[in-house]
Amino acid sequence: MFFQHHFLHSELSKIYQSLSRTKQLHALIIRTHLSHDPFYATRIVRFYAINNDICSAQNLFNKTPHRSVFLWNSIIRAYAQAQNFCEAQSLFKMMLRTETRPDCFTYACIIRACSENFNLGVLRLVHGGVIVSGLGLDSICGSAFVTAYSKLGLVDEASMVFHGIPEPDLVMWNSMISGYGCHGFWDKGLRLFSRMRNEGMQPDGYTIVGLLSGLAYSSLLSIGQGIHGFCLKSGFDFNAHVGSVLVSMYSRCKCMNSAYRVFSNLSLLDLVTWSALITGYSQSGDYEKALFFFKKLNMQGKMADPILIASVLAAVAQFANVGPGCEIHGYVLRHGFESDIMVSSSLIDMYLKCGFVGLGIRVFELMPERNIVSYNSVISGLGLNGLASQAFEMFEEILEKGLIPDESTFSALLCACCHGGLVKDGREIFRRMKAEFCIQARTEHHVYMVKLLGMDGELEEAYNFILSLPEPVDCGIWGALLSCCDACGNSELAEIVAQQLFDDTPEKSAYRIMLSKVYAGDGRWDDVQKVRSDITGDLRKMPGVSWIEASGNQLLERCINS
DNA sequence: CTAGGGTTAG
Repeated sequence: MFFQHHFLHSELSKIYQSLSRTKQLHALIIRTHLSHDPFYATRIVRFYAINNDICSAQNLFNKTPHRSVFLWNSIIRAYAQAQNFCEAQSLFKMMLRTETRPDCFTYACIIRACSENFNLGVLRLVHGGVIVSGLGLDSICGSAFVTAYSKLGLVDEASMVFHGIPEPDLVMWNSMISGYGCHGFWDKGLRLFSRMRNEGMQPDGYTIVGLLSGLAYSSLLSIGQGIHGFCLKSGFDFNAHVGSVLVSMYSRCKCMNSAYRVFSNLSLLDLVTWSALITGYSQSGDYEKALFFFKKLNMQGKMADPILIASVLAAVAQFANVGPGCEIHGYVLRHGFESDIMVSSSLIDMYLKCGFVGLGIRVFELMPERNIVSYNSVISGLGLNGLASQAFEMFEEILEKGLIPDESTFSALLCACCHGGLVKDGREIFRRMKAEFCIQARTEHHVYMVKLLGMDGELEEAYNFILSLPEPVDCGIWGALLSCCDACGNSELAEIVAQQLFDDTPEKSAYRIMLSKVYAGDGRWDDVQKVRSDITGDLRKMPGVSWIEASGNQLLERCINS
């Protein structure tokens, strides 16, 4: 008996178990009449959960009469991690009706589940429950709340929770710094970072990740470099998380040389680190390097995952080069990634941007399940290829399937209307977006509306449309109208619109050049001269460059427009 | 209890 206890203890303390091993251990525990012991039951429930067999976990839970808080936590966590929020929540409610009180880990698990399911209502209820149960100042619940409120975009509430805790621990500081980082409040994160160090708290890898994730523009490069220096001094650069966030920070700051230098100095390269580098190249437009490193990764016998494939396909789509796209499609089929929604959506996008409408539709039709992004990809691709009526059929299908269209759906539809000159449908869909789907129009929607009206010659209406918008109106919207004025040769309105733009953004020479083009179209050369002489600073536009690939040869076409 | 790469949006 003692031997068996000892053996089971050591087997159950191992972290990784396969499902068959779990079943063997479960059978052994039943044979030795230990299955009522909550300790063993808890372990086996966890192993079933790790191996995605929630059914068996639930069965064992049901059969265990004495349910410790650990057993409850294990089963609730199992459902929460399997994204089954409803079950997790109903088990939690069931637990509240027993005499076993939830502990800080139970609450933390539910709090996390609320944020992952974007359920603010339940989160607030749970927050009340936590305070009532006396865990209001607990640091484990506290950091879970800070993370949850930040994830839901309520950074101010997160910071209220944080500031309500008298002596925050390291996890708490980290949660708040990450919360700021997620929403780009890098300055607040940095201020908190210096405060925590003043209070004698030693930062760790989590702290650094939180700080760096908020740096998203190239103007923040020097701040990123400073934090990088701190990492080197403190020896955090060996951490895989810190390494990949450094790579992506440098990528976001448009500094691919540094991103590569960090990457090549890392001792442990995992898939995420590779992905950070490849995505960096892909998003900075260096599609050849993105593909080169994708191949290099494969040469090392490592397999890409859906996120990485989607990102590489996005790079291929940008350059409308179908050859490598097809190769990756082959890779997807060989490795069984075709059922992944993200992968299929980016395949659709790639084929449609390359002009292979049939192939894109085929991928779409073969998808086992689709989400709104899949539909958005296919709608925008159809619009791009001038197939507006098919795009609208897809929109109807979204509604039939009970999916909820989002901002991007309407962007794609409005874009399809612009391409097809469907003024009536565009007006109608814009109205429905606001009235029926309660989506607030964003700048891009307004730009499409102005283009749609303006290119149809309804310049007056487009102008009045902009005047009806709440201030401040984005310069992109006025710019769209100015380009319509140019296309229609209406110099009167062009002058009014351009004046507006000169007042708002005097530094942008592009609008002055556009106005001068309109004058030139009217033969008003004196006015051309006058507008051009107002241009200060750099008036030379970057020469436009375009490539075409024809039978394996890259032809470079260069057009220099002043 | 806290962390890294992300498909659609001419």
